[in-house]
Amino acid sequence: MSAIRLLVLGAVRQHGRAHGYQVRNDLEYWGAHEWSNAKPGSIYHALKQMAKQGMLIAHEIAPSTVGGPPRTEYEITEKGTEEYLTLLRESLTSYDQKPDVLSAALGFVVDLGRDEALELLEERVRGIEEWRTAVTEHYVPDDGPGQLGHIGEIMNFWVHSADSGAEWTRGLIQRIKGGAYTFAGEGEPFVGVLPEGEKNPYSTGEAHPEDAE
Amino acid sequence: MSAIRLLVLGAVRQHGRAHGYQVRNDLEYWGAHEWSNAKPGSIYHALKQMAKQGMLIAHEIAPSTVGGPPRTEYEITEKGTEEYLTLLRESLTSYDQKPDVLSAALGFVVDLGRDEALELLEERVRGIEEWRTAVTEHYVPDDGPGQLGHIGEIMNFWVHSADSGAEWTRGLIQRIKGGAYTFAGEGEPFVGVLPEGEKNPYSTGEAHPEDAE
DNA sequence: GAACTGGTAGTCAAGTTTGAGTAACGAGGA
DNA sequence: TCCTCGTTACTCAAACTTGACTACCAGTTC
Repeated sequence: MSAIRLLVLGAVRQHGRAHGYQVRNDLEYWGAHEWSNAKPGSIYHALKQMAKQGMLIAHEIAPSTVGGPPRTEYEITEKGTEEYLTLLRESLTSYDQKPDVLSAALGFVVDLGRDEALELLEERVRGIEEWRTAVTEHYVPDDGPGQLGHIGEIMNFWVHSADSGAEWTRGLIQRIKGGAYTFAGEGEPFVGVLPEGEKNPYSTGEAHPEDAE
Repeated sequence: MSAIRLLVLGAVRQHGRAHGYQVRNDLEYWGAHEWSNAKPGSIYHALKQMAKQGMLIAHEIAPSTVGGPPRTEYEITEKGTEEYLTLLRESLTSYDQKPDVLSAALGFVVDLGRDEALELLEERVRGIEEWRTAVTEHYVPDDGPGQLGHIGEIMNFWVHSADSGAEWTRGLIQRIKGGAYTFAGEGEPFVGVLPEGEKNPYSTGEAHPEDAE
C-alpha cells in the first residue's frame, strides 16, 4: 500500500473542497513529494480513481479565479471518510517498514482522539515486538546465524530498524501522553495548510536538501 | 529507484545463467519477497525489459528438464554487469530512506572488494550526516519548530531514522574492518543460493512471520 | 502593443507493479 | 486407466507511478 490515497483523502478533507493543484500544494508544503510518491501525476490519478470509486465527488468548475485552466474541485463522501479513517488507523499500527506510510499518517494523527491515537501507537509497538520475535526465530537457521554469511546482515538491518522504530514510537507516545498537540475534540485544531495567498516555501524544484537518489 | 533490477541482475550473475523461476527462488530464499517488490510479475517483467535493453541475453530453451513449461534462460552481458555494479554502488551509498534498496545491496556487497565496500559505506554515513544538517536547517521555520505543530513529528521521525541508520552503518563498517565476511578476491565466496535440489524453507505462502500489511 | 516571464492547473505516454490466473508435467492413489 | 494434486514456470489485465509536457492567463518589460 502506498501513502498516496491517505495523503490525498486527508488533504481534501482538511479543505472541505479542494482541487488537484491545492492538494498538490498542501502536500509539497509538508515535503511529501520528497518522502512519498505524492507527485502531480499520482495525485491527479488518485483523485480521478477515488472519484470513480465513490470516495470523492468531482465538481466541474468553470474557469479558474486566478488564471490558468479550468479546474475540478473534489469533495469527500461518507465512503471516502470511512476509507480515510481506516487507512489512517492501519498506517499508524502496521509495521511494514515503509516509512512514507507512517509519515503520512503522522500528518493526520490529530484527526483521531488522543486516546485512540495512543492505543493505536501502543499496538504499533506491540506489533513491532512480535514481528521481531517471529523474524529472529524464523530466519535464524538451526545451525546458528553464522551459516548465513553476509546475508545475515540484511536481517540484522531489519531488526535494527525495527528496534529503532519502536523506540521512536515510545517517545511519541510519551509526548502525546504529556499533552502535546491538539487532538480531535480538544478545540481549535492545528491545520497544516498554507495560509490563503501565501507562497509555499517548500514547493518543487527549489533549493532543497538534495534528494539522495 | 526500486530494488528489483539490482536483485535480478545480481541473482542472474551469481548463477552465470538462470531462468526466471530460479531467480524467483533465490530471492525468496533471501526473504526478498517480504521486504521488496521481488514478486513473480516484477521479476519476469524486469528480466524481459533488461533483455530488451541489452543487459541480459535471453536463450530460448526447449522443454524444462523437471516438468513444467519451457523456460528462458538469461545470461548477463558486459553492459548488464556495468549496470549491476553501478546500481550496487549507488544503493550502498545513497541515503533515500528506502530500506529495500539497501537490503538488496547488502546481499551483494561482497561482490566488491573489502576496501571499496568500506569506502562506500563511509560515504553513506557522510551522506546521512549531511542530509540531516540540511534538512534540520531547512525545515525548521524561522519562528521555531513549535510552529509546525504535530507536523513536526514527521521530520522528527525522519531524523530519528537517519540517525539510527547512520549508527547501524557504523557498526557494519566496524564488523567489516574486523575481518568479517569474504569479499571479492579473498578466496571462495559465500554464495546465498539454494543448494541444488534442496527445498526452499522460505518460499511464498508459507507459515511466515505474518506480513504486517 | 508584442514578447517574455512565471504561476496555475492539469494531461499523457511509457514504464512498473500487483495479484490472480494458466499451462505442462510427474507422482501417487482408486 | 483415469483423476487429482503439487510443483514448475510463466502470462496477463488492471492499476499505479513517473517525468516530461501542454495550455492558460496576468503582469512586466521593452
